[in-house]
Amino acid sequence: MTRAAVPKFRRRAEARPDEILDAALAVFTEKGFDAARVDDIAAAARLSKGAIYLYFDSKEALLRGLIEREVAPVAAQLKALAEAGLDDPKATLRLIVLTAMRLLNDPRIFATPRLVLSVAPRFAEVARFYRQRVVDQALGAVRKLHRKGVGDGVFRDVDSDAVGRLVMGPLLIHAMRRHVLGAEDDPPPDTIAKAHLEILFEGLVLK
Amino acid sequence: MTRAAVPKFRRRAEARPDEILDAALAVFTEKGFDAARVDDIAAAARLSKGAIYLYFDSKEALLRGLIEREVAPVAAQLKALAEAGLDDPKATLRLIVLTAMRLLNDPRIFATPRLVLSVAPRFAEVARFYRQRVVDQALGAVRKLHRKGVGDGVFRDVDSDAVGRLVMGPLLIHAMRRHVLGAEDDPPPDTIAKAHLEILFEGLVLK
Amino acid sequence: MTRAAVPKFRRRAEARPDEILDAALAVFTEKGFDAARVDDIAAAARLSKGAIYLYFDSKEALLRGLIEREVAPVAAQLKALAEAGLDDPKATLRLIVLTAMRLLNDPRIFATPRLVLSVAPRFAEVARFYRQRVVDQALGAVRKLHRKGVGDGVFRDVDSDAVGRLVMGPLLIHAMRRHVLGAEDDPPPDTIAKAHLEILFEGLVLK
Amino acid sequence: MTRAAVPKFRRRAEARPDEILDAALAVFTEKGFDAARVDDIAAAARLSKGAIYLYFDSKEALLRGLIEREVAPVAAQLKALAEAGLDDPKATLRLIVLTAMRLLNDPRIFATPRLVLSVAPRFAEVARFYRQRVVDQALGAVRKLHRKGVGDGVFRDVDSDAVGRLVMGPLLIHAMRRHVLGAEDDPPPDTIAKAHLEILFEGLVLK
DNA sequence: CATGAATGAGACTTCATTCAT
DNA sequence: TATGAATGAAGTCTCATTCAT
Repeated sequence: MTRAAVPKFRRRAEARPDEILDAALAVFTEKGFDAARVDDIAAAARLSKGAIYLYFDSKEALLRGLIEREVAPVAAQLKALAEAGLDDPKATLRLIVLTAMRLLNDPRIFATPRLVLSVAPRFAEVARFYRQRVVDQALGAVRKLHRKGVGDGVFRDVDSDAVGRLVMGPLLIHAMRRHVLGAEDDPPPDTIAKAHLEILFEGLVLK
Repeated sequence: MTRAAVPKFRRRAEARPDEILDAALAVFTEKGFDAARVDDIAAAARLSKGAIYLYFDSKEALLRGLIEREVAPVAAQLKALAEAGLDDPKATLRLIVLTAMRLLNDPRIFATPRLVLSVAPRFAEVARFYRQRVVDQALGAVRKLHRKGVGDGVFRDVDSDAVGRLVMGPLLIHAMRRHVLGAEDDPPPDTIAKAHLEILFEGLVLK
Repeated sequence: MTRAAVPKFRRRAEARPDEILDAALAVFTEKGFDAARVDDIAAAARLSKGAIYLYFDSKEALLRGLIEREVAPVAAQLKALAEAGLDDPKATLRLIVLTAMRLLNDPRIFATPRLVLSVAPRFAEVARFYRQRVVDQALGAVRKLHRKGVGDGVFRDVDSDAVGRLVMGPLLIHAMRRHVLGAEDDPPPDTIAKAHLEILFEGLVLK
Repeated sequence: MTRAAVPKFRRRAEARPDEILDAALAVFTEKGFDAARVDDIAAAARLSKGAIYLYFDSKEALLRGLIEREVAPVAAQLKALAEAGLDDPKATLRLIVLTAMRLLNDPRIFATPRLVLSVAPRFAEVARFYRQRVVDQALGAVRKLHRKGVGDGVFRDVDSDAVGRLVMGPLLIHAMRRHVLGAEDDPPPDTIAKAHLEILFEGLVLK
């Protein structure tokens, strides 16, 4: 209720950092961190270059702030995933793969990992942060699910870390080919995800 | 006999482009393309900045030359792989995975894909070139092998493209975590590769 | 009324391009286009080097902008000359020669043609532009005046183009000797102009 | 006879400086002094860049040597002109104008004055040298001829310096428009020269 | 809060000149 | 004498950052 009382221009002001980060994400994604000019970001945010510096200390701070903002909800979701939904491991795994596939297929969503990868050589902490909060979380969720499935007698008792990579790796390949390397004529994400799952569940070798 | 004795300065001159590309690879890998200064590369090549420009037109030409040089042998090897070794698809696939894993685990060898990924937003053609000559070649080799295995009654008849991603994806995940995102305490590559293969061959689900 | 009071910093910004061109003219004239450094121009304009590039894209753009600015008023004046003042061709021609002589004698004013001549080998379009807008305009004005004089029975009916060159050539010789080749002890411009006119009007040969 | 005995390669070696100056003239003329690279000159002389420095100390020395070489014969000819051929001042003046016109019309011959003009802001001594040895010589020759003609009762007794400028100026205008400013559709040199002479001799004004 | 003019450090690139061979 | 590889100084241009308004 109190929130509604805030005058409009104030809200805009409060929204600025977010708008700037939106602009930064767009420009960083298009050009890469170094080639992106603060001018470009300002233009995309419909602000002057100077105004950017009212909200962020530096271009690097923009990068860090962006990664943090983008990582937060994903990290939260992954944590939730890892802790809930263990009743039917097989169905849950299926759901994870389908969801992850759809997310990674969306250029907007893949923009952040893409950006992290491209700045990783320069910003080791950013890379580490992302790994811990996203990559390892995701792999960990699958691992935990697998362990549960093993306990339930649904999954074979194999290396759970390897399972994590086998579940996520194919999705990464697809996303990289598509978003980073410019491949364009791949099947729709659901088709791909289902093919992965079937092979993964049943195995490649004929009995 | 006398002719065979190539004078020293000639040999040096002929070796220069390669030496420079070595230096460029090292510096690009360490800092990323944009943050790398031509000065750094010159220093690494033990040359003056100006000398670089005797052999390459620009920093960008350095990048392109480097990618081309590094891609060539890999592409050749992959092409060979795709055309030979189809006698025992299962064993061949095992060999491919083990070999690829070792290669991707070597920081020196992974440096090129890493560089390509990081410059991809800026240099679309470099990215496309790499995809066609390396990524699609590799996936294609696995696909072909799978088709043969299906014909031989060894592999189940599933989507061969998906098989390619399932075979290579986990390796990519490992390499990225390790080289790009700074993960350090993973098991040795052979262990990882074998775990992948077992799961992939036998499937995840208990019968 | 309030509106009329343009704030100071706005005026400065608006005046900048002109100030920069002033500085550029001075430096180009002193050193020539190639030997002039953008740093020098910036210093002469009391600006930082970078600021120059806020107003001009390149050193070359500076040259072009300068030529255009300097040419504009001269071209306008010449066009006016060619269209008006035909009542007394003889007096008008006398006026033209005296005026042109004074202008060409002024180092500041001769600076532009001098610059154009020195960059002509490099910038063919600049040269052509200058020829069309200034040189041919000036020669054309004389030619037109001569035709009128012929019609009026004042001038002999000879090649009007040759008349143009005969009128302007001696002035150019003087200006070049003085400003380009460093001659210093010539008579005052009016004296010179009058001597030219007398000879030109009466002819060299005794009847 | 002795000269014929000199072995061929020796002669070539002796000819080198001249060949280099030829190349320098060509390249300087085409690009201007600053934009001309020593590499270009070496290539035009079919030599290596380093070899140029066996014969000339610097790029500037090349310029000075070139001007000196080109000026020498012209200066000699002009000196001769000024001292001989005074028998028939009118005919001699006619000859001078026709000859000068043809020379200035030849791009190869006008190349040197053109070069001098373009480097004048940078190399004051070169400019002064050229003025003294060429421009003032030429003007002086005409002046002397005029004085003689006055004495002979052929020419009116007017300012001889002005006569010099009136004789040479129109030729300079033509040459500059043509070679420097890129004009192309002018009448042949003899036609032009004759028109100049007629007007100059007879005067512009009807009696 | 916002602007946009201004700075200055630093990058890439060029090229006259040198030097080992 | 001749080469061509190499240098290093210098120049143009860019851009993150600051600051007066």
